[in-house]
Amino acid sequence: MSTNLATALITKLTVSNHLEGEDIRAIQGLRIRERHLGGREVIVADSTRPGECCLISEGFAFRSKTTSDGERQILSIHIPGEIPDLQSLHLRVMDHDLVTVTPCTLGFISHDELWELSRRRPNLAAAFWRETLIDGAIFREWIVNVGRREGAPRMAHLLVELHARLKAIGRTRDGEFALPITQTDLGDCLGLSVVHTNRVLQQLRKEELVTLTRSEVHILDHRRMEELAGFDPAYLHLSPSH
Amino acid sequence: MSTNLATALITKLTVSNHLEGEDIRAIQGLRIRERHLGGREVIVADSTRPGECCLISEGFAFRSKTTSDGERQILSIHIPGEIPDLQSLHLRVMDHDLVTVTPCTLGFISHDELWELSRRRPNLAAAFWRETLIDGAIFREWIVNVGRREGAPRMAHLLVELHARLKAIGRTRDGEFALPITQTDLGDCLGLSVVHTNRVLQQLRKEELVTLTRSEVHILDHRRMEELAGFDPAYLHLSPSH
DNA sequence: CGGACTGTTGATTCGAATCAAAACCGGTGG
DNA sequence: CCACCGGTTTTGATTCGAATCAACAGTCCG
Repeated sequence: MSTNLATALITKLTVSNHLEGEDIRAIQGLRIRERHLGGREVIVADSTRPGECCLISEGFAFRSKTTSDGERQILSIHIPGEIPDLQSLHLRVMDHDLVTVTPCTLGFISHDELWELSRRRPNLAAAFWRETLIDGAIFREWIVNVGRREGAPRMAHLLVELHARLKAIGRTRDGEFALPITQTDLGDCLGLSVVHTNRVLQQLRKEELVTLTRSEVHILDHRRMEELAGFDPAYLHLSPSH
Repeated sequence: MSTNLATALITKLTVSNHLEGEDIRAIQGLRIRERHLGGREVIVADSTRPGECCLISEGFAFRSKTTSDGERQILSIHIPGEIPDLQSLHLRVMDHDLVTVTPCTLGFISHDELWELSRRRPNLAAAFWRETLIDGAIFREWIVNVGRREGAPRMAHLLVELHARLKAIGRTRDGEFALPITQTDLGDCLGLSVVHTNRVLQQLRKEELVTLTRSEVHILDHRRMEELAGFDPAYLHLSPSH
């Protein structure tokens, strides 16, 4: 019954990696424990030592940290097929939270099983490593986003990035994609207050760049959005040869 | 003649990884091409496809990105023993620049050689993977720093982090460490303007938290600095078992 | 000695946070 | 079916942190 789970992972890995038939079979043979969580539930908490990794099959999740004075910063948004806590395989203690945004279908795979898989299929070990490196590349771009872009370009960059990543796994239709996220969350991704987030969105709407509802994003003018954001997709490493 | 180079690497890896005797011998057997660069020289440029990785033996380097409208953001500061472009082993095209801060002694190791080493010593492959994951953990903390902390705490966090990392490789003496970096660079690490960077530093000096010259940092009151910064070293994963 | 960075200072502007309150929405239960 | 509730979005007024502009002083180096 873990076929959907395995399929999501294979789809995602194939975006940035060459998989062989044996690799795919090995993934399909994984023991994956399926679980369903509601929205805004903690999957893995900061400071804990998980013994398994979490594969997202359906829904969105994010990683976040809370500062000593209680402010939250979202570090990344994760989409189906990703394993947001793959780093726990090597870094035993969590240094952040992993939380669902929407209700999610998740698959849990034990560290032992993943170690065994990496040993048996070095090509998959490399693919997993590569995925964590792409993660890192996205973190770098987020540092730039938060450090050097102001409100509107910053928001535009986030939306264009999500579109590019969702498109790669076939979850967009002509500039539209599901994103059931609150403005508070968007603000926490961007290091902005809710109020300012709201004003930035109004600005983007007024300039007819996007429409955004509680559950859907529609990028109306891709060219102008990318220009506003200063977006260069190279950092997403969306092709296996790059 | 690459003994110093290999030693720097071994010292650094040992901070966060268990190395076996065979691992150490394998590293000592690496073919490392030594090179000396001056300050502010590009080691590896954005968009290129390097065929080797760069080990820092002496000096400091940083990774940076430049936005479409010419603003620079520094993404990480690298210290002796680190391989800042290890990701190029799996992500062929550079998505940022790697630049020296100070004059540096560097060791270049070909990708082929690193692949071969990883194949022969899986424990070293794991150690290298772990190093790139720690890199990622530091990026995450930098997102928080830039996104959610204001001037003074942000600067304090950077200085305390550098102290912790340098201490782990034995390059501090009682709160003091060499850091030959300009205020412009500090600002580019923190997403601040030079002018504001200067004012923040004055504030820290006035409160007798640090002294900072063109080449040296002295953390005067570690407790208050950490408190101001909201610093929790967990994300540095400085112990092999964590 | 001169020139080019680098650091410092003051005045002003601007983007974004904060505070406060309303409007909106989606669900829930009477 | 509607009143009510909590969370979310929106609006306006004000404050604040940080950028910008513009000089000037220091320092290093050839």
